[in-house]
Amino acid sequence: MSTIKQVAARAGVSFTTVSHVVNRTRPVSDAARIRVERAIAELGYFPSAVARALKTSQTRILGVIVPNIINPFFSELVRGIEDACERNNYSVFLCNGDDDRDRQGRSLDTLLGRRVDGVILATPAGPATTLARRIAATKLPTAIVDRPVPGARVDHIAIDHAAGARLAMEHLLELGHRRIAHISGPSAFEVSRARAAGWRQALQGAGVEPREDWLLEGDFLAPSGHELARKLLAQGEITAIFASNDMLAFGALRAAAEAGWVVPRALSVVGFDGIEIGSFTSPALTTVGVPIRQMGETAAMVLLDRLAGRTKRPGETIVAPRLIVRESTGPARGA
Amino acid sequence: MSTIKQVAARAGVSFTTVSHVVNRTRPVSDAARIRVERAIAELGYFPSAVARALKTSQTRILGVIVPNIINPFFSELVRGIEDACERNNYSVFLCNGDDDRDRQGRSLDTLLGRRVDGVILATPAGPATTLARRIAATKLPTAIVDRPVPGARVDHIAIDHAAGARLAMEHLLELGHRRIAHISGPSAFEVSRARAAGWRQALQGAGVEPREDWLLEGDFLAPSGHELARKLLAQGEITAIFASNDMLAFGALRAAAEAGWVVPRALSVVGFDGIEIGSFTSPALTTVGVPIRQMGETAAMVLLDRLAGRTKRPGETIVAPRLIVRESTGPARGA
DNA sequence: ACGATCCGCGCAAACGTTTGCTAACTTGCT
DNA sequence: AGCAAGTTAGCAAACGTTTGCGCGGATCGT
Repeated sequence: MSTIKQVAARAGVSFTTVSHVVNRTRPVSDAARIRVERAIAELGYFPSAVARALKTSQTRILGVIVPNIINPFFSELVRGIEDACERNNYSVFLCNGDDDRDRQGRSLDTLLGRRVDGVILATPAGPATTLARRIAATKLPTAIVDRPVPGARVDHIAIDHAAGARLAMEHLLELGHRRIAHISGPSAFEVSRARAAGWRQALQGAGVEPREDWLLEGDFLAPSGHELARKLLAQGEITAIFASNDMLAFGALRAAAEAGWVVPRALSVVGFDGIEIGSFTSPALTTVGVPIRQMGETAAMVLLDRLAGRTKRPGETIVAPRLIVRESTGPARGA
Repeated sequence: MSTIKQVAARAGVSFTTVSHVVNRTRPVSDAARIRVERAIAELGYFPSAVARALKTSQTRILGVIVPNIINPFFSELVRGIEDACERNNYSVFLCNGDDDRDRQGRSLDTLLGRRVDGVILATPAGPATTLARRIAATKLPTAIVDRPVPGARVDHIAIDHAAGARLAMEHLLELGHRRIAHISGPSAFEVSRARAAGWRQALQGAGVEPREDWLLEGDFLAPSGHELARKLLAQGEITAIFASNDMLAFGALRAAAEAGWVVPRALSVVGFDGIEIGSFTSPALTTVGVPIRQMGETAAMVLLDRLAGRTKRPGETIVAPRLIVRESTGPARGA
């Protein structure tokens, strides 16, 4: 890679001038500018972001820690973040926390060492609290996606889980369902607890006492939805399942198909998240849609605003989910 | 962030010594080392990867350009890359090329400016050739995933598309299918052409003349699979669809369900890629499975080996796909 | 014609590291 | 006792930028 000095030598000017040409940071005569530009083109010069970062002590990099990029929820989120960064000449450092406390810690170490300008934390796991605390200690500007961190002075982009769960449950109740099971995510995650609480409250609001064997705890992945739904179906009583995310719902749909329960005639299923593929399964999945990509963009923008000094105090952005009725829900059997 | 000098001051040694303690690059007395380590802990010091990169002119960063991280194929690939990098203390710069020529170019500019040590190019688009040429011009170590770049002196990790297509077609032929349609990806992509060629050859090998209205060109996304399959089904003749990837296949499955064609009784569908979700749809998708994540790891390892000087000449790694028979295929109707 | 003003540009320090060179002190040998 | 060898650790240059400071020459007003 060529350097600014090589460009300067070739253009017959000082490297100061080259710098100013590149950054348009003070007027340069046309003659000089043209020579410099030609030299840059001939050498294929790109300013070193490394040297620049060292000098200006900002890297224009945002670090992103997600549990697992394979999960469509997080890949959509990352996409949103990436888009917003791209538009603002920022780059993204991606770290997979891997649902693993140690690895998340190491990711943070890396990001700290890389001197990223800010971090977006999207790990819903318990350990994130530790992470958040560490980040707070370093005063690194941070945005947290979808997990409350009590007392932390960071920006927070949250989903209104309670409202989402209510949407799903009201839909089911209106269709006449009463014996509604819930497959939750790990109860260690606040998300899971909030959605489960929504399930419980809605049931009680309808005068139905939620039975504890209607609540099964999964891990947000399709296989666990599959296995848990099988158990639920074996009981034989329930008419609907509210799954804590779409992957669990897919697993449940699969279990229903295997057990010969026709959806939605014999069983209704509602998911949560609204990942794209849900509209292409058969039956298409009724779900509580969250504008995931947009959340990613928002998280990035909020952080970028803070970095640019456009905001002072940490804020909370709450995004409201909306019900997407497709084909996996219908009137309760016998209703 | 604290610097090496602050640590040195606190420990009462020169910053040279701190550097040597951190890097274990020359012996340091126990007394000094302990003081330095304590100072590091107290200050929460992390060496600046930025300064380090400037000095040593290697960043320990790999740039990755993918068209779209939302596509499960690429998110699995990225996951593999990320894992391999993590194990080798490398970081990953993620760029979404967005199926957009300009943006891919800009991504490369960014990566060049960031002085990444190497690039993994996974954009299957035509423009990649241009990219690859530019990269070749800069002598930046590069690994290309799944697209042939004739004449480029870069590492290449390829899928044996022809073999994969053959697997799918043989399966269908054995089940008695003869009127087999193909939904391809954009013909601008080599991948698409290779898979389509496999379809054509297999058909001819079985003594069936492939009709051109059995071949429809999609864009690797579910909506286009959906629409194209609808047209195919309207013709009414075909008994099976070989889709060029799983997303197209999902779209096709969806179209079949909407048109009342029961899969696999009335129609068989085979996908390509073997993304995880395919085993949770109903019917579960028969597909040609590719070890995507492993390909990502391989791509990263090959590149890392080159960077470490462990390999000299660019190599080609070919990964063989295998057939995963699930539920979306069955005997041809009337067979 | 002469000082004031302005324009264009170069010099050099600094950012936080790594690393070759060298100095001081200790130890061991004769 | 004196010197060689070994051990420990500091000095300073360099990596490729940005940026404050200042200097020379052209332009302008009177």
